[in-house]
Amino acid sequence: MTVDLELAPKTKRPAGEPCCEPVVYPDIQRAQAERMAEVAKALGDPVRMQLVDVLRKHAGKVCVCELVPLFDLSQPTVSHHLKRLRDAGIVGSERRGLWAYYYVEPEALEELSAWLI
Amino acid sequence: MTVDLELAPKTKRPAGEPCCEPVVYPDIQRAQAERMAEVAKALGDPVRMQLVDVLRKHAGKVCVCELVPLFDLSQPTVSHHLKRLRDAGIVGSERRGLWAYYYVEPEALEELSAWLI
DNA sequence: GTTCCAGATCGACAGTCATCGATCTACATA
DNA sequence: TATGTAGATCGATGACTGTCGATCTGGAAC
Repeated sequence: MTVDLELAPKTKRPAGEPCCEPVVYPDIQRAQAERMAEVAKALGDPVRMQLVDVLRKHAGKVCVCELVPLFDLSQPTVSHHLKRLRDAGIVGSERRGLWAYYYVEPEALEELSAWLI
Repeated sequence: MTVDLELAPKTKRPAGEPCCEPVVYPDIQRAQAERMAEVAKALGDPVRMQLVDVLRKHAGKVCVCELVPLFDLSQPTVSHHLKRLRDAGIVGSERRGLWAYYYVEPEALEELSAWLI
């Protein structure tokens, strides 16, 4: 439903009558918006956005020991951000011996990107 | 620079030598990632994501009095979210008499969407 | 076994944010 | 003028989050 400015709320209106037609917003769209907000929230930190960017620009999987020196942050902090990205389904991880490798799971980013268009 | 897992850190390495080649990450990309994080952060709330969704689905501009009843939230809270979206450049607003109309500024969303692909 | 190391988790702290009621600001009408 | 109304702003509060040092986990090498 589009809003016609010519039918915009009148200054004087009968008591009890709403000033405008209520906007309809189906639950299905609401649920989808909430999922997209979850992904956006995970991306809504400069460090995490840079982590995703670095991981994207690498074809394969990147060792955590390469990621930590990129930031002026402690290792637990970087680990915390990686966990948040993983919880949102944006990245995946794989352990090999002592090392952990992270990689982008493209689906979540593609979903959000498509949603924004 | 891609990471070659065959060249991944060796378990035994000379003391003082880093475990892997440092990843290069130019400042320009860092700055862009920070801007994208700003937009994503503004979208990283279910209420704000739904507000953007509703505004997008309306061709014209939507009166605030239509937006407030969509949520189980007070009018100041909805106003607060609209302000956050405006500060991030995602929506614009226009006053007409007593009423305020909001609309999507597509550039920020398009920029983020393009970045994610 | 012991020792060492990469990375994850824990606990605490400070800063930010979502939310609200109350108030303020414009504007319209009488 | 005074009154009423839509929306923005203020102040307070509780919840969440980014950050750190300290600790834990589990492989690897000895």
